[in-house]
Amino acid sequence: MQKNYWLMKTEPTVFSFDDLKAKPEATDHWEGVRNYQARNYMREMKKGDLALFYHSNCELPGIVGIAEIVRTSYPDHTSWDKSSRYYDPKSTPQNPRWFMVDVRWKKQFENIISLTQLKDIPALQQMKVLQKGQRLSVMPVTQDEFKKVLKLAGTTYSRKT
DNA sequence: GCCAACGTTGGC
DNA sequence: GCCAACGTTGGC
Repeated sequence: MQKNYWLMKTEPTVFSFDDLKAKPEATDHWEGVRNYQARNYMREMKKGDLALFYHSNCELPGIVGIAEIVRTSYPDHTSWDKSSRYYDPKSTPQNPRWFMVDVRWKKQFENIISLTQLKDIPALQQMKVLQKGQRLSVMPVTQDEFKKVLKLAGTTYSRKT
C-alpha cells in the first residue's frame, strides 16, 4: 500500500525527539492536537507512514529525524482529563472531539536540518512548513519532499565524516 | 452569518 | 519579548 509522509511539530522543551526515544519501545501517543485541520490529517495517517520530526520554538528550529506511525487514530483521552493542559470540556469519552496516533522513534539525523537550511533549498520551497502563516502541528509532506530531506540528511552525514 | 476581540503559534 | 498570521469565540 502507498505510504504517506508527514511532518510533525513539537516544542522540544515540552516533548523532544529524545523524549520519544526514551519511551518504552521508543513509542508514544501524539496527544494534544487541538486544531481541526491537524486532527483531520492525523485521521488520514496509516500504520507504516513516516513523519519528519520537527522541533519548533527553540534555539535551532528544524527537522531532527524520522518517526513512524505505528497506530492509527483513536480518541485523545487527555481531552477529557481535567488535570491535563490539553483539557477540552467539549470532548467526552462518549463523543470524543480530538484524536491521536502512536508514533515510534525511528532514526535521528546526524545533524539537524535547520529551518534556515530548508529555506535555502530551491526544490523544497513548496513544503508546507515553509509557507507563511503555516502553524499546523501536523501536516502532509510529499514523497518527493520526504526523499529530498532524507538525501539532505545523508549529504550532511557524509560531509561530516 | 458577520466580525471584533481574544488566544495561540512560532520565527526572530 | 515582539509581532504577524492565523483560529476560535460569542454578541448581535
